[in-house]
Amino acid sequence: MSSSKKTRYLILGLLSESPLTGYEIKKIVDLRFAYFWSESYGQIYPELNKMNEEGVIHKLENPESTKGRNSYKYEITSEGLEELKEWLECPVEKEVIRYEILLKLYFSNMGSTDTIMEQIKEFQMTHKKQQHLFELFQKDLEENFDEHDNHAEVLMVLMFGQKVWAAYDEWCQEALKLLQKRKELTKGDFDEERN
Amino acid sequence: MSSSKKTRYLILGLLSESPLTGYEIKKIVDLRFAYFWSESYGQIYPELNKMNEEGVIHKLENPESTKGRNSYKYEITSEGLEELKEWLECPVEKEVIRYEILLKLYFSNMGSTDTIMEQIKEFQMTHKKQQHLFELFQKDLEENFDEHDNHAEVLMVLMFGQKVWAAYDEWCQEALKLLQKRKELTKGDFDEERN
DNA sequence: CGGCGCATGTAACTTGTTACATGATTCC
DNA sequence: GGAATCATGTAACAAGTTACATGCGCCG
Repeated sequence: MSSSKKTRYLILGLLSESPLTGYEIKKIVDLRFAYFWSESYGQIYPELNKMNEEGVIHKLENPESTKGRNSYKYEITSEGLEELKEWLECPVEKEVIRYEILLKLYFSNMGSTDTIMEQIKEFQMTHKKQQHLFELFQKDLEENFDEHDNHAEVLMVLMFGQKVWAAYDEWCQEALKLLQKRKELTKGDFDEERN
Repeated sequence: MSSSKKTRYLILGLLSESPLTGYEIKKIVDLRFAYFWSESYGQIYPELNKMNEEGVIHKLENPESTKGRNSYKYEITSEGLEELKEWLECPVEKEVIRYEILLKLYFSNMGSTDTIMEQIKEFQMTHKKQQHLFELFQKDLEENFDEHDNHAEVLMVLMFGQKVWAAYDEWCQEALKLLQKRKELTKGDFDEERN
């Protein structure tokens, strides 16, 4: 009976730093949290309204909204801060991960070796791009030391990504090596069969 | 417009090896796939019936069902095999992982250092248990070489878990070291304030 | 004047979890 | 007799995605 509500706590966490619009929340998640989090507008906006009604955040007319259509800033209330702190004390829920690449690899003897190799290469490239972003972000953080009060935490979160993504890359290399070897062996078998 | 249907492909994949009951499918996922996959009965049973109606699998009275209540074996059809092969050819969908531990760490300056350290230790222990299982499973595989025809694939999937879980462990160690350091510094600050 | 960025929001849908109901057999 | 294991299934709910509707201002 652990009440998940992850979107809610993400919002509370971000608003504990500064008031934001729904749009800004989405942007922050996409730019800075992308490798370990995701949210869609379909979750954010209804949750913001719900939270406003419940009094954990306050909806305010956005004074900066000169351009574009009307917009709203959300501000955390003391009730909201309380709820955030309670959540921080709760045990972490086990993450559920479903790696489609592993499922495909597991059953890849039903398909072609070339296909699964291409898919692993694609996986490797996608994650390599992210690794590059990690480096840029880390440099930026190190150069602008002290800019965030949660600087140390941000660096630790980044370090997680760097280590795990490096493990992904290593695995891709080794798996591709093994598959290449098998491919060559299989080719040999065919040659034998032909003779 | 990529049609996910991951449960469906998991079922097709498993049934491509041998006919199984819904209960057996769940057990295999829990025992052998647990670190990279999960399914619940609420997904498995309705999907099995749907797939049977669509003709990609066949529902059969289980001849082994001497004990317990009546049970059914499901067998893949040629249409099902075709669908499995089509899926194997499709590009892999990007996995979305939400690491609650990272979200909590990110906002942990709102809570206590001790709490987040405990949570990281818990994360570390949980994953260490899994690492132990990886080792046992690998030994078993190496001793019973050739028992599965997809032996090589299973080993590669296992290797993924080993590498990624090792990265988790390394990260936990380093993060705990950094947090410990910060804790000692903060304690120093308090001491100064007190004077 | 058309596209892009800012900005909010909903409806329909898919996906996944949880709790519950049912029921037979085996083992203590 | 009661717990554990085998075994199937559903209903209610929670979570999450996608596509769409709306609309202003700016820039070229």
